[in-house]
Amino acid sequence: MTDFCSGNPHIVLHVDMDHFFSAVEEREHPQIKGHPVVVGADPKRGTGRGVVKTCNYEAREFGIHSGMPVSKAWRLCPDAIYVRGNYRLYKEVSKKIMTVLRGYATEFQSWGLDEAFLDVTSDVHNFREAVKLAEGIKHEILWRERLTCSIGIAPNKLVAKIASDYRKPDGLTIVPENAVAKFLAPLPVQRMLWIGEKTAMRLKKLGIRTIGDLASVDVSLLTERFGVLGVRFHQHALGISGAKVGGRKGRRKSIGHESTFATDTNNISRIVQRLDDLCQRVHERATKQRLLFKTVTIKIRDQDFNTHTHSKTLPFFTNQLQDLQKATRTLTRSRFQGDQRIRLVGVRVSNLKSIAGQRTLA
DNA sequence: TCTGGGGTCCTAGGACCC
DNA sequence: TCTGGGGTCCTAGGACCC
Repeated sequence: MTDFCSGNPHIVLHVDMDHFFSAVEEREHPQIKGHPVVVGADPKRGTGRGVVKTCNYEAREFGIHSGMPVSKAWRLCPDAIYVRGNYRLYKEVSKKIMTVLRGYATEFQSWGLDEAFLDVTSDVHNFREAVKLAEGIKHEILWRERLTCSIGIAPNKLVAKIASDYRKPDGLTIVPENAVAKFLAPLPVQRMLWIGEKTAMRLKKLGIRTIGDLASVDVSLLTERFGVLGVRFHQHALGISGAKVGGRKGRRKSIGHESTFATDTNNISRIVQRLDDLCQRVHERATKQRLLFKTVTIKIRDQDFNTHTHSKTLPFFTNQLQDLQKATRTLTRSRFQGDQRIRLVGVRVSNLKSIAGQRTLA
């Protein structure tokens, strides 16, 4: 929190691929171009239980957006083209794009499959050159992958991310340091990173709707309501952020899988079976990554969407499937009352340590 | 309208140790 | 017989991101 105003202003780019998954689908299947395309769960004629992952702009015309229940999307536009998604392909394409982007900046950080931050402070002399560079990136990605992206250029990651979202698709938005306050002020608070629906509602009750409102409010009020987060919100609203491109490159903290039943169930053997399968998948990944774990957490969501987690920390580190399944079953048995129907179950391991790390201790 | 699946970080209370 | 303060770990839950 102390390094935000020190040193020279940075020049940071945020590159955001336009409706990435559905754009790849359109590229691979040109015949669907121009039609609404929705990537996500199987809508099953309106009875599917998943959500929309991405959709193209034609689908957005119908009010469909990512995160929306796919059953609702189906009601809005049953004639859209619904695709489950080819994640292996998306990963491959993403890898190629990231390789291109990495070549443009000294400091690089990918964020998910379809976004990346580039700190080009030491690669260009000023914002004008950064704009040239951004145009070069857009051309190269279009030429190599036949895909468009939107780019924001700003003095830090926070503002660059908001800027890339400002004009889409195929946009380029430049916010130099002296324009940050004016750019942010009229935007709704939800545009800010870490302010989602719940926080926006709480802010609205305080009469805070725009980022400008948030910037001009007394910090002590925010501290009172949101603790340390309040201070961060206020800093962010002023466009101040010390987050470095490439920072937070920590080790993996947990590995987990979860799964929703096609229909809610209170059949204990069906639940245990599903948890066993999830344990196997978690165990497989932990083994592949040569990780030991100590804490096991199960997640149970009932038909009313009430979600509970229960965890158990073992007295030892392990990578044995038996230990994982045993802990999972114990947790399930002690917590599951047969009277409730279950929608989703999940298994996660945390408190991780690499096997290599253990060797050096031995 | 009915809400996936992969994660991370934060908070807060209680246990336990010194 | 009553009771400090600091630190760390464990557990549960919640908000948020892509």
